[in-house]
Amino acid sequence: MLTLKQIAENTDSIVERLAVKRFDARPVVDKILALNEKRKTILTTAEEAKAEMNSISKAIGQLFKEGKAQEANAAKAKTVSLKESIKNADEELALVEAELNEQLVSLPNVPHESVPAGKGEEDNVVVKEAGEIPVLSDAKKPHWDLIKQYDIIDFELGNKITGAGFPVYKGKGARLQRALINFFLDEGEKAGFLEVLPPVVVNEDSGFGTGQLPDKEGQMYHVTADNLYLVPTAEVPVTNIYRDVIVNEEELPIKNMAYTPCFRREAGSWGAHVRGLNRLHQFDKVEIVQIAKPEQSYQVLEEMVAHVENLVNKLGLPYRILKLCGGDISFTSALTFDFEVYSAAQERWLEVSSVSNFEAFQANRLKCRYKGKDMKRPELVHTLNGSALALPRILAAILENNQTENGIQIPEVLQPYTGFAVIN
RNA sequence: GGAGAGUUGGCAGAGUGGUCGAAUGCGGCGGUCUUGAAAACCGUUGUACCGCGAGGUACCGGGGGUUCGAAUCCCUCACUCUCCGCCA
Repeated sequence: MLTLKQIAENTDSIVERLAVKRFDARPVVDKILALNEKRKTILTTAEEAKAEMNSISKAIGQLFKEGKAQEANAAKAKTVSLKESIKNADEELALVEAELNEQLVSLPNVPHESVPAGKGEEDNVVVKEAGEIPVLSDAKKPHWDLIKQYDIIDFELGNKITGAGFPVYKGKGARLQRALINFFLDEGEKAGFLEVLPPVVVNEDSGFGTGQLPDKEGQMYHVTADNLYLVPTAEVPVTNIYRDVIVNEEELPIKNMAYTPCFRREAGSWGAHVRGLNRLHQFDKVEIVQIAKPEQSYQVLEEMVAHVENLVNKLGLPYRILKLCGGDISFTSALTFDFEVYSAAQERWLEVSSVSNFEAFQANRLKCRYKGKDMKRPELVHTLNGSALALPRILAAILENNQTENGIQIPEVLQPYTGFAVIN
């Protein structure tokens, strides 16, 4: 959520930049500014009435103390109409504020100046491509065949227990999951991230804080009996650690990471592109989160991109980094880099990570601010996060790219974690 | 699940209808003293909104109510703790 101050001070540039996200902000922004003026007017009226009420009340107290009960009771009579007008003003104010808030929440984050215009994923800009795409024999198989052949992931079993998109990992498949998680966490620790293990269900406030609510509740599994949501990403519980918090300037940047299972309803998409591990309702992911000072957040973003790059490099996967265009970048993000790895049997790029700077957009919802010695008042932090990494598509690429006649070769960095070098 | 007790500023903790944004202690910040530090002493110390400013308004877990006036009384929800039950 953008702040009123941002909107009032940079109205034109916000409208201009949001056009890059293909969002026509002008009517919303105009409405917000008008509502804010209305709000101020009503607020002033209400506060003046309250000030008068307070002073009368104080005087009545004094009169009672002095034993002038009659005068006190006379003063009480004056409060009747005042009370009525306070009530009216407060009610009107609540309406205007609700409307204002609704408008504010509907406005997407302003994309960074470097975000290119574009309609959708086809307009994303490849900023780097690296690694070697393996040349496989004609006998190459997509991962959904490989997992059956080696019996390491069982979708039918998941169907039986839960439903589509909830696979059961078995034997070396399960072990490989655990290996990847530990590898990612160890690398994260080396890079200075503090590991946290948060709850995987969150309340409504947390969902609002990171921007999943109110509009995107369809993405999340909702436990209606307790009004809790299954996390679609560890971003939600980890970032919400800092909800309603004022952190010391010296503590920034804060670097956290968490492994969690992630749950996504993702209804409505079918076909070859979502086969096998390409899209699941439950999957594992290690997420990195940073809380930074505004002036350092873009440097932090680069660091995070470098960290993710280091991971895919070590796994020996061919990858490319994309800068998302305005049409593809998320509602909450100011700048996002996606990582894709090449899956050599499907012969397509798979998104495995998304690293974003949200600037103050989430922080404003979270009310996460920082204060330094020389600062008169606290200011909003910038929040960032990225997958480091999401497992299923990494697994798909590893299985497909490393398949041989004799089985699937495990990347060397993972072997200390798996305890085996080949799946056969 | 049953019974009871709580929720106050960064922390601890007082405050049961008016002068309470809130005592006191700790912590933090500034200073005196000191070669420096500690101790001691003095001062200072929340957040948001409105206003050019003076100043004003709101916030004592959330929401609602009683009252001229609520941290204080009532209702309701959430959470925490203690005991009992159940249980990995």
